[in-house]
Amino acid sequence: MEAAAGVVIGLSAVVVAIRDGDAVVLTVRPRGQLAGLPFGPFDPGGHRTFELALRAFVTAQTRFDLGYVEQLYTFGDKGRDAPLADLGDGDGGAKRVISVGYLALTPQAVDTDAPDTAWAAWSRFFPYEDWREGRPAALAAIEPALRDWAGSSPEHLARARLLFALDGSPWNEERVLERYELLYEAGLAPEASRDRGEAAEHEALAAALGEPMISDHRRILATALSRLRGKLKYRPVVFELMPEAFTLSALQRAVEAIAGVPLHKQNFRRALERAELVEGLGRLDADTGGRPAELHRFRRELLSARPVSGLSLPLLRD
Amino acid sequence: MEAAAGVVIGLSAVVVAIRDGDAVVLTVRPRGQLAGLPFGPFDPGGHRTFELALRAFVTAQTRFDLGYVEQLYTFGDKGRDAPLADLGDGDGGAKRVISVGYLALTPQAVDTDAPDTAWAAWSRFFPYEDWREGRPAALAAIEPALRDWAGSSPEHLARARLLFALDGSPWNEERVLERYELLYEAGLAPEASRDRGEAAEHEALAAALGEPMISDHRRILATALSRLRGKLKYRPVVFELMPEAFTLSALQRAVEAIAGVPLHKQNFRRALERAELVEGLGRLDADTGGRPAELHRFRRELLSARPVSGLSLPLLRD
DNA sequence: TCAAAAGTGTTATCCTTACACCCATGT
DNA sequence: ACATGGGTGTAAGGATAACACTTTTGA
Repeated sequence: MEAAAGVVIGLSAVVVAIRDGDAVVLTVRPRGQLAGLPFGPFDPGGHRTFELALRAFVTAQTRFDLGYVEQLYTFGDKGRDAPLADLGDGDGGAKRVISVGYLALTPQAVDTDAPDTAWAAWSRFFPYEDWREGRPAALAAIEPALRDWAGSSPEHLARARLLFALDGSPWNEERVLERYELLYEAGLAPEASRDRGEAAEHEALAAALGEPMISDHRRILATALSRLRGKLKYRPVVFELMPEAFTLSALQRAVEAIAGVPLHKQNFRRALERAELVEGLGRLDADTGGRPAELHRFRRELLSARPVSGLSLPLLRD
Repeated sequence: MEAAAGVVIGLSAVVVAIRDGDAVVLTVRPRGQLAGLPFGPFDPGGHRTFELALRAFVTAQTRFDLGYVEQLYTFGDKGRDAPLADLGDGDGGAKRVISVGYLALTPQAVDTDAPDTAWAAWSRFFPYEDWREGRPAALAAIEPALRDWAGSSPEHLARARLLFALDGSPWNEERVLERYELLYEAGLAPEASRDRGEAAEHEALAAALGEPMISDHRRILATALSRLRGKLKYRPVVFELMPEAFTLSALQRAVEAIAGVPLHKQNFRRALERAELVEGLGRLDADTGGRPAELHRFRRELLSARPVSGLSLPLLRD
């Protein structure tokens, strides 16, 4: 018997913006269903590159033009793509879906009037990732379940400790994907039981574990957050999320929103200054609630003048 | 008319090892043809994950077992996959080939007896990337061609300067892929004219530009080198390339081979010491040519005990 | 005894961290 | 006047870069 299996390539976009000091993501949520990422099939006949295809269908689906775009990862595991709508090309064969995830950054969370499309705060899907107000309550809620999973396996326990900052381990904000994968492996993420065709467990922890998404979209979202948090430090990507003119506090809040940790104000500014990444505009923003703040701009011209790294993250210990 | 186009997914592996102080890559080179990477089709019906598929066919093709493996990037541009052998699944339709590149690291460049398979020094494909002996002669050879390409475009000139360390710009060893892409865009890489169906230009520069590979394999190789050079600094990946016991000089030579820059001996050692990444074994290696060196081992157990970063690269200015 | 490579000491400088305090505006 | 956020000075400690020198082997 001939193997009838074929492949369909799906493209998903994690579109990120900053809104009211929070990191938000563009989601598509049909009435009463789980949220998903903007998603579309890649047409091997028509599209010249993945990126062009991605830009085209995100615009079509959300009426939204993408700016900065980068590829994240290609996911091909069998069994983690179950509930995807059939992307059918009409031949009725069993198709294996491969999904290529992309990260896109935009300076404004423009509200689109596209149906079912909405910006959602990142923390909704990963409540335990937000340490801006100190150790999140969600983590305390998950901790017993993690220890339960680790049981008497020293390897499991070590991994849980390291990733979730248990027993005094330091928090490493970059390891979003590894944390999500552990939760999936431990059967704590609702997606895990769903992919196995079982009923959901751990209902009580639902709020602490974060909202699930269709297909493997939450995994792609975790990949995006990991990548972005890492990249902050070695490339000036935050500025892709800022308007032309911004205050230093707004910049700091944006970095904090992405990294999910509180930063030390003066050390953050000193690092900025030393790197000569921004430049004061002389104009003031009076809507700050206190003393008006000077507006700054990113010296984009640096990018073609010299190698330019990202920002250091001087932590504020609470 | 119905679009008959389908997709085939190809997996390629960049398998890296250290041999005689040089970084080498596993290549497949049928008699009289260009070199390529170990490569195979992904079977959507049979393979559960990409990684399993990759391990299986690399072993089949080169009789070689992979250790550390990570995904690099998925390439899907039309027109850069021209000379790939037909991966035919027998339906005769025009298939679009998508290639997923992987990076694999191994501690020993085991010679396999598989036909057409050989280890090749990395510098053979990228002669201008090796700065261990100072600014490489290959760069001086390419420089006029780069300036020629830049012409009177300030953007092109700025990019060339930044990437190829012209006019006093510092060398950034990580940007291997960007450099290769510029050479491709400039029509200097032989692959560029080939993909356009034209005759090769720049024969005179051939040695300085490096040996071309089939399909987009040199692009995948450049991606691998970029990733590996970057990763050196924030993950202890070098140790995946070392045997159980090694001397500190051998470790330094391995790092230098990958990064392509000379390092400052004592500062390199001090950084190692501070990080407590390695541990002396008390045993000596007498085959060093001079005073015997103490053997060390990587404290692998650290990986599950605390977050562990890579090595700093204290440059030795010549 | 000399070449070759291993291994160590020390200083100046810069960056990071961690303090605490003053400034300009709206209410 | 006081609350609110904007913006600054400075000193201690640690990391890095740069210098040159001693040690142990084989030929």
